[in-house]
Amino acid sequence: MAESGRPREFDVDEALDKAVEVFWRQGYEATTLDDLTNAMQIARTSLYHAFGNKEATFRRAVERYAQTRMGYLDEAIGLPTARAVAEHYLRSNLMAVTARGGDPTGCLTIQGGLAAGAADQGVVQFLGDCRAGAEARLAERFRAAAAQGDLPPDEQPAHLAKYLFTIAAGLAVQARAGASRADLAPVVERTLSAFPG
Amino acid sequence: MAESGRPREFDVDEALDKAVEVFWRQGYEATTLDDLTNAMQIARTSLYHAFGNKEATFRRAVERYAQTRMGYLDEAIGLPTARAVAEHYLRSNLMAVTARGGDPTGCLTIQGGLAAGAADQGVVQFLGDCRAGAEARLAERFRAAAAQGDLPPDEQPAHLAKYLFTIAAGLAVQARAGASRADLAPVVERTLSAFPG
DNA sequence: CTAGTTGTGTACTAACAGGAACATAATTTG
DNA sequence: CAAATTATGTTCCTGTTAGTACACAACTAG
Repeated sequence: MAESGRPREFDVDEALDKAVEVFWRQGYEATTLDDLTNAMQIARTSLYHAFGNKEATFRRAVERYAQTRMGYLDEAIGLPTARAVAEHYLRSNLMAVTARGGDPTGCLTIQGGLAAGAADQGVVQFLGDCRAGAEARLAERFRAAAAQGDLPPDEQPAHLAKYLFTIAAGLAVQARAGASRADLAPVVERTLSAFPG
Repeated sequence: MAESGRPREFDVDEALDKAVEVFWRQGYEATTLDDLTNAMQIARTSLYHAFGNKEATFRRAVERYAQTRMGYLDEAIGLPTARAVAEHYLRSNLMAVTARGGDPTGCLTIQGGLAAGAADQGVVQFLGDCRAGAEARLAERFRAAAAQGDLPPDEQPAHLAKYLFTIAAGLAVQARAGASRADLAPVVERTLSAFPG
């Protein structure tokens, strides 16, 4: 079933990749529609037509970010032991948040908007939900590990997930402020030293 | 030496406390001058006269925040052992960033501005410098501990400071998103379990 | 070809932002 | 009292913001 009407002249995913970069670097509120349309190389009308408005564009960008930049979470969850999950998750997170190529440092879901005015509380909430969802997936994985006897019986899966996620958030903040991979690697390793296994 | 001229009709510190609360809740960019003047109960002209402009007001507010809300860092540094420093710092940080009275959650120096547009990079840099300064004071304290034989010889003071500071930043992010003291206390204790002593 | 549908480009708008002008009020110093 | 100094209140200004109106272009279906 082919679509009728004039065909779109840009690639949605490519445009979203550009939007991701701008939002990642500047956060939601500081990013103007002109910033977006310049980076995405499309006209304002096209953006509104394709995505709806600024907030909807942001949500799509975050979705794209999760797909293209946080694959290591799925990789980690797929590993056979809780210990391997934790190691892969945290070490990959360190790689992802520290300087790599031309990408901004830090994490879009954190610096995108931790605080905002009344008008943009939806964005703050949305980002919080995104992070909570990822943490919940990690917790679920550790719950399965506990059920298999892959974790000491006195360890609570949710606590382990929150532990790793909290440190990951801290790494993102540090990386955003300029901390290097070498600065933060000892933090990762020390964190893992307190993880069972 | 008394001051000449019309006396100020508001208390600078009280006004700054109100500014702290607004900036803490909304971040730098999302806070408008009207938000500030409404909260501080002063006219726009008075704000400009007393503080200079929005950014200068923010810097004064952060200074005030450090004085009134981060006293636990000094307390921690004054304790006799590196271990006690770490415990007091991290446990107090947890209290400070989680819900207490009517205060916002999280940490002003983090959610105040992790990312911004080109015009406000100075604020992002300033907040990063504030955090780096606090981390450096912790590192200095651990350096003294190492010199006294209060830390294992293979431990690097700067690594320990970065470790604690990274987790503190993570706690602030989690608390901002709604995590409670009970949720995060196990993270604090696990973090401390990997700290020497 | 005609009608319907969808994408694009130009120009606009209404609201709001940070900041400044300027007159006025309240104090100290002489 | 007069002069100097500092604080306040009203008003305005200029740039910028997200979002929209409307004409036009490019495609499909009949």
